[in-house]
Amino acid sequence: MNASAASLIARFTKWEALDFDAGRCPVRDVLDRVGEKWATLVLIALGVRSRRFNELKRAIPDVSKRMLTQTLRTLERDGLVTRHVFPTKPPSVEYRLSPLGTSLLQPLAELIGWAERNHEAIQQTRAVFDGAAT
Amino acid sequence: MNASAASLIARFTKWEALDFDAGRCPVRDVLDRVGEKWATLVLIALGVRSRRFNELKRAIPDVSKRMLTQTLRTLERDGLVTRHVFPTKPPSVEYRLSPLGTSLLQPLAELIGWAERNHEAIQQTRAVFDGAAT
DNA sequence: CGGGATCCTGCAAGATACTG
DNA sequence: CAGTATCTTGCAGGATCCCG
Repeated sequence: MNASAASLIARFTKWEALDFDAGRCPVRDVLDRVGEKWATLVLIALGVRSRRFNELKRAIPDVSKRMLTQTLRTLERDGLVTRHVFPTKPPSVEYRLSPLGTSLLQPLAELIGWAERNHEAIQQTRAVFDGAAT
Repeated sequence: MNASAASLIARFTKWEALDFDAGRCPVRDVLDRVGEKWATLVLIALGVRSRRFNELKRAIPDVSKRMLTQTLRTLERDGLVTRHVFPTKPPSVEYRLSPLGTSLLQPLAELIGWAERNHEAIQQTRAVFDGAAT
Protein backbone atom coordinates (compact mmCIF):
# COMPACT_ATOMS: atom_id res chain seq x y z
CA MET A 1 0.00 0.00 0.00
CA ASN A 2 1.47 3.33 -1.06
CA ALA A 3 0.67 6.96 -0.31
CA SER A 4 -1.76 7.71 -3.14
CA ALA A 5 -3.70 4.52 -2.54
CA ALA A 6 -3.86 5.23 1.17
CA SER A 7 -5.14 8.72 0.46
CA LEU A 8 -7.80 7.32 -1.84
CA ILE A 9 -8.94 4.94 0.86
CA ALA A 10 -9.11 7.75 3.38
CA ARG A 11 -11.28 9.76 1.01
CA PHE A 12 -13.56 6.81 0.37
CA THR A 13 -14.05 6.33 4.07
CA LYS A 14 -15.35 9.88 4.28
CA TRP A 15 -17.66 9.46 1.29
CA GLU A 16 -19.00 6.32 2.89
CA ALA A 17 -19.75 8.14 6.13
CA LEU A 18 -21.69 10.74 4.13
CA ASP A 19 -23.90 8.12 2.48
CA PHE A 20 -22.51 9.01 -0.91
CA ASP A 21 -24.34 8.68 -4.20
CA ALA A 22 -22.37 6.84 -6.86
CA GLY A 23 -24.66 8.12 -9.59
CA ARG A 24 -23.58 11.69 -8.98
CA CYS A 25 -19.92 11.03 -8.36
CA PRO A 26 -18.06 13.28 -10.81
CA VAL A 27 -15.23 10.78 -10.97
CA ARG A 28 -17.55 8.50 -12.93
CA ASP A 29 -17.25 10.79 -15.94
CA VAL A 30 -13.55 10.12 -16.15
CA LEU A 31 -13.77 6.40 -15.44
CA ASP A 32 -16.47 6.09 -18.07
CA ARG A 33 -14.18 7.73 -20.62
CA VAL A 34 -11.40 5.32 -19.76
CA GLY A 35 -13.82 2.43 -20.13
CA GLU A 36 -14.94 3.54 -23.57
CA LYS A 37 -13.41 1.30 -26.16
CA TRP A 38 -11.61 3.90 -28.28
CA ALA A 39 -11.13 6.95 -26.07
CA THR A 40 -7.83 5.89 -24.52
CA LEU A 41 -6.39 4.79 -27.84
CA VAL A 42 -7.28 8.12 -29.41
CA LEU A 43 -5.71 10.01 -26.52
CA ILE A 44 -2.49 8.02 -26.82
CA ALA A 45 -2.37 8.32 -30.61
CA LEU A 46 -2.80 12.08 -30.29
CA GLY A 47 -0.13 12.05 -27.62
CA VAL A 48 2.32 10.79 -30.23
CA ARG A 49 1.45 13.74 -32.45
CA SER A 50 -1.49 15.77 -33.70
CA ARG A 51 -3.33 14.01 -36.46
CA ARG A 52 -6.07 14.46 -38.99
CA PHE A 53 -9.21 12.37 -39.00
CA ASN A 54 -8.10 9.75 -41.47
CA GLU A 55 -4.62 9.64 -40.03
CA LEU A 56 -6.18 8.70 -36.74
CA LYS A 57 -8.30 6.11 -38.42
CA ARG A 58 -5.23 4.53 -39.97
CA ALA A 59 -3.44 4.57 -36.63
CA ILE A 60 -6.35 2.68 -35.07
CA PRO A 61 -7.45 0.36 -37.87
CA ASP A 62 -10.37 -1.31 -36.11
CA VAL A 63 -12.32 1.81 -35.29
CA SER A 64 -15.26 2.71 -37.52
CA LYS A 65 -15.73 6.25 -38.78
CA ARG A 66 -18.83 6.56 -36.72
CA MET A 67 -17.17 5.60 -33.46
CA LEU A 68 -14.10 7.68 -34.19
CA THR A 69 -16.25 10.74 -34.80
CA GLN A 70 -18.27 10.10 -31.68
CA THR A 71 -15.19 9.49 -29.56
CA LEU A 72 -13.55 12.67 -30.80
CA ARG A 73 -16.68 14.70 -30.09
CA THR A 74 -16.86 13.40 -26.55
CA LEU A 75 -13.19 14.10 -25.93
CA GLU A 76 -13.57 17.55 -27.42
CA ARG A 77 -16.62 18.23 -25.30
CA ASP A 78 -14.63 17.36 -22.20
CA GLY A 79 -11.79 19.62 -23.30
CA LEU A 80 -9.26 16.81 -23.66
CA VAL A 81 -8.88 17.28 -27.40
CA THR A 82 -9.12 20.35 -29.61
CA ARG A 83 -10.32 20.44 -33.19
CA HIS A 84 -8.77 22.70 -35.81
CA VAL A 85 -10.38 23.14 -39.22
CA PHE A 86 -8.34 24.35 -42.18
CA PRO A 87 -10.56 25.59 -45.02
CA THR A 88 -8.58 23.92 -47.75
CA LYS A 89 -10.16 21.96 -50.55
CA PRO A 90 -10.95 19.27 -49.63
CA PRO A 91 -11.20 20.36 -46.01
CA SER A 92 -8.64 19.12 -43.53
CA VAL A 93 -9.26 18.84 -39.82
CA GLU A 94 -6.56 18.37 -37.27
CA TYR A 95 -7.06 17.02 -33.78
CA ARG A 96 -4.68 17.91 -30.99
CA LEU A 97 -4.32 16.92 -27.39
CA SER A 98 -5.12 19.85 -25.09
CA PRO A 99 -2.99 20.51 -22.01
CA LEU A 100 -5.74 18.84 -19.97
CA GLY A 101 -5.64 15.82 -22.24
CA THR A 102 -1.88 15.68 -22.02
CA SER A 103 -2.05 15.73 -18.24
CA LEU A 104 -4.44 12.78 -18.30
CA LEU A 105 -1.86 10.78 -20.21
CA GLN A 106 0.25 10.33 -17.10
CA PRO A 107 -2.20 8.52 -14.79
CA LEU A 108 -3.41 6.64 -17.84
CA ALA A 109 0.12 5.52 -18.61
CA GLU A 110 0.52 4.17 -15.10
CA LEU A 111 -2.70 2.22 -15.35
CA ILE A 112 -1.70 0.77 -18.70
CA GLY A 113 1.76 0.00 -17.37
CA TRP A 114 0.15 -1.94 -14.55
CA ALA A 115 -1.99 -3.80 -17.07
CA GLU A 116 1.02 -4.72 -19.17
CA ARG A 117 2.92 -5.97 -16.16
CA ASN A 118 0.04 -8.03 -14.79
CA HIS A 119 -2.12 -9.20 -17.64
CA GLU A 120 -0.33 -12.50 -17.81
CA ALA A 121 -0.99 -13.23 -14.16
CA ILE A 122 -4.61 -12.25 -14.68
CA GLN A 123 -5.04 -14.58 -17.61
CA GLN A 124 -3.54 -17.47 -15.69
CA THR A 125 -5.76 -16.85 -12.68
CA ARG A 126 -8.68 -16.69 -15.03
CA ALA A 127 -7.79 -19.99 -16.67
CA VAL A 128 -7.58 -21.67 -13.27
CA PHE A 129 -10.88 -20.14 -12.17
CA ASP A 130 -12.65 -21.24 -15.33
CA GLY A 131 -11.11 -24.70 -15.10
CA ALA A 132 -12.30 -25.12 -11.52
CA ALA A 133 -15.81 -24.09 -12.56
CA THR A 134 -15.99 -27.02 -14.97
CA MET B 1 4.81 15.34 -20.56
CA ASN B 2 6.46 13.07 -17.99
CA ALA B 3 8.45 9.86 -18.13
CA SER B 4 5.67 7.29 -17.87
CA ALA B 5 3.54 9.05 -20.46
CA ALA B 6 6.52 9.34 -22.79
CA SER B 7 7.19 5.64 -22.38
CA LEU B 8 3.56 4.86 -23.16
CA ILE B 9 3.77 6.91 -26.33
CA ALA B 10 6.94 5.14 -27.37
CA ARG B 11 5.25 1.79 -26.88
CA PHE B 12 2.21 2.89 -28.86
CA THR B 13 4.41 3.96 -31.73
CA LYS B 14 5.77 0.43 -31.92
CA TRP B 15 2.34 -1.16 -31.76
CA GLU B 16 1.22 1.11 -34.52
CA ALA B 17 4.14 0.07 -36.72
CA LEU B 18 3.13 -3.57 -36.17
CA ASP B 19 -0.43 -2.97 -37.36
CA PHE B 20 -1.78 -3.80 -33.94
CA ASP B 21 -5.18 -5.31 -33.22
CA ALA B 22 -7.13 -3.47 -30.56
CA GLY B 23 -9.50 -6.38 -30.10
CA ARG B 24 -6.71 -8.61 -28.85
CA CYS B 25 -4.90 -6.04 -26.77
CA PRO B 26 -4.67 -7.57 -23.29
CA VAL B 27 -4.74 -4.11 -21.77
CA ARG B 28 -8.40 -3.91 -22.76
CA ASP B 29 -9.26 -6.39 -20.01
CA VAL B 30 -8.05 -4.00 -17.38
CA LEU B 31 -9.54 -0.89 -18.94
CA ASP B 32 -12.85 -2.70 -19.28
CA ARG B 33 -12.79 -3.51 -15.57
CA VAL B 34 -12.12 0.11 -14.71
CA GLY B 35 -15.00 1.13 -16.94
CA GLU B 36 -17.44 -1.20 -15.24
CA LYS B 37 -19.71 0.78 -13.04
CA TRP B 38 -19.09 -0.95 -9.72
CA ALA B 39 -15.72 -2.66 -10.03
CA THR B 40 -13.59 0.28 -8.92
CA LEU B 41 -15.88 1.09 -6.02
CA VAL B 42 -15.72 -2.49 -4.80
CA LEU B 43 -11.93 -2.52 -5.06
CA ILE B 44 -11.67 0.69 -3.06
CA ALA B 45 -14.18 -0.43 -0.46
CA LEU B 46 -12.23 -3.67 0.00
CA GLY B 47 -9.06 -1.60 0.17
CA VAL B 48 -10.43 0.03 3.30
CA ARG B 49 -10.91 -3.38 4.87
CA SER B 50 -12.13 -6.86 4.06
CA ARG B 51 -15.90 -7.05 4.11
CA ARG B 52 -18.76 -9.46 3.90
CA PHE B 53 -21.33 -9.37 1.13
CA ASN B 54 -23.93 -7.26 2.85
CA GLU B 55 -21.30 -5.03 4.40
CA LEU B 56 -20.15 -4.23 0.91
CA LYS B 57 -23.69 -3.61 -0.18
CA ARG B 58 -24.17 -1.14 2.64
CA ALA B 59 -20.90 0.60 1.76
CA ILE B 60 -22.12 1.04 -1.82
CA PRO B 61 -25.84 1.68 -1.36
CA ASP B 62 -26.80 2.00 -5.02
CA VAL B 63 -25.53 -1.35 -6.18
CA SER B 64 -28.06 -4.15 -6.61
CA LYS B 65 -27.37 -7.59 -5.20
CA ARG B 66 -27.22 -8.94 -8.69
CA MET B 67 -24.58 -6.50 -9.89
CA LEU B 68 -22.58 -6.82 -6.70
CA THR B 69 -22.45 -10.58 -7.08
CA GLN B 70 -21.50 -10.32 -10.71
CA THR B 71 -18.84 -7.71 -10.06
CA LEU B 72 -17.32 -9.78 -7.26
CA ARG B 73 -17.25 -12.88 -9.46
CA THR B 74 -15.45 -11.02 -12.22
CA LEU B 75 -12.93 -9.55 -9.81
CA GLU B 76 -12.41 -12.96 -8.24
CA ARG B 77 -11.96 -14.54 -11.65
CA ASP B 78 -9.23 -12.04 -12.44
CA GLY B 79 -7.54 -12.70 -9.11
CA LEU B 80 -8.06 -9.20 -7.77
CA VAL B 81 -10.34 -10.32 -4.96
CA THR B 82 -10.46 -13.52 -2.93
CA ARG B 83 -13.55 -15.11 -1.45
CA HIS B 84 -13.54 -16.83 1.92
CA VAL B 85 -16.52 -18.86 3.10
CA PHE B 86 -17.07 -19.57 6.79
CA PRO B 87 -19.50 -22.45 7.34
CA THR B 88 -21.37 -20.75 10.14
CA LYS B 89 -25.14 -20.63 10.37
CA PRO B 90 -26.24 -18.57 8.55
CA PRO B 91 -23.22 -18.68 6.26
CA SER B 92 -20.86 -15.77 6.14
CA VAL B 93 -18.62 -14.94 3.22
CA GLU B 94 -15.77 -12.50 3.38
CA TYR B 95 -14.19 -10.79 0.43
CA ARG B 96 -10.62 -9.59 0.55
CA LEU B 97 -8.35 -7.70 -1.77
CA SER B 98 -5.60 -9.94 -3.10
CA PRO B 99 -2.03 -8.62 -3.39
CA LEU B 100 -2.70 -8.15 -7.09
CA GLY B 101 -5.84 -6.16 -6.32
CA THR B 102 -3.99 -4.09 -3.79
CA SER B 103 -1.32 -3.28 -6.35
CA LEU B 104 -3.99 -2.08 -8.76
CA LEU B 105 -5.17 0.41 -6.18
CA GLN B 106 -2.17 2.64 -6.76
CA PRO B 107 -2.58 3.46 -10.47
CA LEU B 108 -6.30 3.61 -9.85
CA ALA B 109 -5.78 6.15 -7.09
CA GLU B 110 -3.75 8.35 -9.40
CA LEU B 111 -6.41 8.25 -12.05
CA ILE B 112 -9.12 9.10 -9.54
CA GLY B 113 -6.94 11.82 -8.09
CA TRP B 114 -6.64 13.32 -11.55
CA ALA B 115 -10.40 13.12 -11.94
CA GLU B 116 -11.00 14.89 -8.66
CA ARG B 117 -8.55 17.64 -9.51
CA ASN B 118 -9.96 18.20 -12.99
CA HIS B 119 -13.64 17.34 -13.01
CA GLU B 120 -14.60 20.93 -12.44
CA ALA B 121 -12.63 22.12 -15.45
CA ILE B 122 -14.21 19.33 -17.48
CA GLN B 123 -17.72 20.28 -16.47
CA GLN B 124 -17.11 23.90 -17.35
CA THR B 125 -15.66 23.04 -20.75
CA ARG B 126 -18.63 20.82 -21.30
CA ALA B 127 -21.09 23.58 -20.43
CA VAL B 128 -19.39 25.92 -22.89
CA PHE B 129 -19.38 23.25 -25.60
CA ASP B 130 -23.04 22.47 -25.11
CA GLY B 131 -23.92 26.15 -25.01
CA ALA B 132 -22.09 26.77 -28.28
CA ALA B 133 -23.93 23.88 -29.88
CA THR B 134 -27.26 25.56 -29.20
C1' DC C 1 -11.67 14.49 -46.87
C1' DG C 2 -14.43 14.54 -42.88
C1' DG C 3 -18.08 13.67 -41.56
C1' DG C 4 -23.86 13.00 -40.68
C1' DA C 5 -28.16 9.96 -40.66
C1' DT C 6 -30.21 5.51 -39.97
C1' DC C 7 -30.78 0.95 -38.72
C1' DC C 8 -29.50 -2.95 -35.99
C1' DT C 9 -27.39 -6.03 -32.36
C1' DG C 10 -25.39 -7.37 -28.01
C1' DC C 11 -24.42 -6.63 -23.57
C1' DA C 12 -24.31 -3.85 -19.07
C1' DA C 13 -27.22 -3.13 -15.66
C1' DG C 14 -31.79 -2.50 -13.11
C1' DA C 15 -36.27 -4.73 -11.09
C1' DT C 16 -38.36 -8.38 -9.03
C1' DA C 17 -39.01 -12.79 -7.02
C1' DC C 18 -37.27 -17.04 -5.03
C1' DT C 19 -33.77 -20.15 -2.08
C1' DG C 20 -30.41 -23.05 0.98
C1' DC D 1 -26.96 -14.15 5.04
C1' DA D 2 -25.56 -14.67 0.56
C1' DG D 3 -26.81 -15.47 -3.10
C1' DT D 4 -29.73 -17.42 -8.11
C1' DA D 5 -33.15 -16.97 -11.77
C1' DT D 6 -35.78 -14.41 -14.99
C1' DC D 7 -37.37 -10.53 -17.40
C1' DT D 8 -36.59 -6.05 -19.26
C1' DT D 9 -34.40 -1.82 -20.85
C1' DG D 10 -30.87 1.57 -22.20
C1' DC D 11 -26.97 2.44 -24.54
C1' DA D 12 -22.26 1.29 -26.61
C1' DG D 13 -20.86 0.17 -30.74
C1' DG D 14 -21.00 -1.89 -35.63
C1' DA D 15 -22.79 -1.66 -40.71
C1' DT D 16 -24.32 0.89 -44.39
C1' DC D 17 -25.50 4.73 -47.20
C1' DC D 18 -25.37 9.65 -48.10
C1' DC D 19 -23.26 14.57 -48.39
C1' DG D 20 -20.66 19.26 -49.06
